[in-house]
Amino acid sequence: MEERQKKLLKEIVESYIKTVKPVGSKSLCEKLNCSSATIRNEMVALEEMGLLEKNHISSGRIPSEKGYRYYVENLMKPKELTGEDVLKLQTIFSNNNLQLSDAINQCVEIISEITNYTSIVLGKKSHNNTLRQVSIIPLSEEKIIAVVCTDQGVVQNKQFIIPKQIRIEELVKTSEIINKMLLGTPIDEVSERLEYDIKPIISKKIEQYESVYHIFMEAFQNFASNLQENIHFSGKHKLIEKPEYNNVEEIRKITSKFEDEKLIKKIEENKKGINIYIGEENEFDPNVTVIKTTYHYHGEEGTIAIIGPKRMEYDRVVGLLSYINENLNEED
Amino acid sequence: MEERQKKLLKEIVESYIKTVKPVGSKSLCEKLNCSSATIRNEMVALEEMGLLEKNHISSGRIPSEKGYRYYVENLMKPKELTGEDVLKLQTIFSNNNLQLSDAINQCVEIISEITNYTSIVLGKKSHNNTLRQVSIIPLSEEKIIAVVCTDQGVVQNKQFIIPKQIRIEELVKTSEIINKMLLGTPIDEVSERLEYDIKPIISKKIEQYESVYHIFMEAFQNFASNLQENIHFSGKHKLIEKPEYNNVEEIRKITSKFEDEKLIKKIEENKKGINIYIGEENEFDPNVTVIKTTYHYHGEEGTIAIIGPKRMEYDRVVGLLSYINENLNEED
DNA sequence: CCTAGCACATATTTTATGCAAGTGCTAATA
DNA sequence: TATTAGCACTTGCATAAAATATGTGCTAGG
Repeated sequence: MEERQKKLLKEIVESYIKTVKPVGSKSLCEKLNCSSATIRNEMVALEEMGLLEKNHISSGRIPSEKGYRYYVENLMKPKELTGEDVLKLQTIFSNNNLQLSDAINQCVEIISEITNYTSIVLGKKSHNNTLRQVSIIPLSEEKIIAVVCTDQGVVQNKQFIIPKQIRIEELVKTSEIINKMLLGTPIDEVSERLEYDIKPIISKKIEQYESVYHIFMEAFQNFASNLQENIHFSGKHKLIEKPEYNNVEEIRKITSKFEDEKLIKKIEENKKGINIYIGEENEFDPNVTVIKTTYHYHGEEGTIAIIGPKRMEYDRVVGLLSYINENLNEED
Repeated sequence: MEERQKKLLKEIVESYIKTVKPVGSKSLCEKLNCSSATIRNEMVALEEMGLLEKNHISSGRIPSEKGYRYYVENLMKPKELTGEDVLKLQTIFSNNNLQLSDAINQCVEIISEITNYTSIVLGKKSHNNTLRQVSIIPLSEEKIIAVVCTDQGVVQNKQFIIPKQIRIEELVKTSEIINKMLLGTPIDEVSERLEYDIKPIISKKIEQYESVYHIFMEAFQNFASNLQENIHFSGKHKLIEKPEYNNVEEIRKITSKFEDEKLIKKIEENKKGINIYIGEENEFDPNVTVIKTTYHYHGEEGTIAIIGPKRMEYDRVVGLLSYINENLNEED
């Protein structure tokens, strides 16, 4: 592709990102230093390559998805964060009083605020967690609570109504055995070891061992199933306030997608680095662009995603997410 | 107000609720058993009382807010739940495996599903909770986690980086003292008793008692401040899918109100029973009706609110919320 | 290879027109 | 006196027609 064509594409993409209006040949004469007719000829070339599109036969050009992709990969230069924005983010990262998940949630609030796009965290406790301790706390004659804590400080609890034949001391005793034997076991292997290592032991020492076993089993399975839970949104309205959402149907469609938890969960990313999915490339909605990055930090991991129109300000968002990506990943 | 006028108002309100179309005199002839002219005369009377309104000089009538209020207070009869709906709700209430807050969240999902309106829970742990146990779990040399559990089974935790001069045994010892002395203390009095009862004791037994005291203080205060947190939405899109939201501006306005946490928190209710706020009567948005009820159950309390257009199906919603209100309130 | 100029295409906005729904008022009726 | 029939009038809505603006494609000449 010729230099002038690259420059032309860049100008068109950036103009469209700013104004949301199809770009006419005349408006680019000055920038490209040639007449509108020349630009029109080049536009035809770019259109034949599939990088530009027209709304109708005599309108200005808008970038195609392929055009955006070319722009993102070859023409765009990520923008550095402003000092002010860095400051805002640092305030959060360095606040030790926040639980990590709160910190990340707040982080997304800020992302949404400074980019003016919708952002999402899909967080889960990391599979790297290992068992630190399980405790049984009796609440009444027949009610107990089981609290599971991992080495990374993730705590979860579950209540149980216990059958009359189980004595609470048996539960406590079992919890002590588990704590001794399974300390440091990766949290997603605990269920298995419960069955193969613990069950045989308690079967000798405890009368109602089957029921007791089931309670702990359930407690740990509950823990595992809660791993995936946390979804946090920020700035849902930012997207639908973009001028491309100027009709009711479109807004309703996207709003109800935001409500669809299954769909949101699909946003989860597993590739490292900054990943850009333009229009049809993403599973969420063909009219938006989703830019994602992952984090691994203090025993939690997850995806941070920014959702905006296809004419997203790629340079700013990539700059911002790169910064976050660097700050929220620790080496294994 | 005359009988016929009451009947007329009732018919108009119910027709408008169903069809969202201004109600003309002709369409009511059969129901009221008289001519359209008579109805028009009565309509003028109702309009003069402020119960009806017109969109423009020659349109049909729609109920005013005052009209809805009169309807709600005098003309409406709450609808019984269908057996199917009762079943759905009972399944949740009687599922002992669910944490209460999950149960209530699920309950709202169902409310939203069967009413087709947006619903919200504003939940908090009840102030009635008393301290059951606080435990210190060491995670590493310098990191511990404090887990607080109440008699109602509410569990919360907070991580601390501890200063080098504090020994973990001191923390554990203090936690034992607290557990012995403050067992059964109402959770919102714990901080106070920590200062007046516990501090003097540990000051004699423990070297770094000031720092130790502060850690527990923070843990309990963190607990207290988390009391108000839980907000759960369901069916946000249901409201904006109603035909009255047929323009982009209106939808954007309401969507961004849903994002405004401060505003949402104002929805919290403190009156008992079922409370209806029509249009200007509610603080959330003058174009909607909010119907609320409160719950007090198993150590948690909060507000359940249903948000719909002013032409809400009052009879169904009131019926549903009454049922929920009866099932989710235990006497003190 | 670039550019000026012109015919043509489409969207957008404005204006005109006819139809449907429903009211208010008056005069007649039971 | 309460009810009704009839009619003039108002407004909203849908559709069509006209005017305007923007921008293209193509041809011919520099």
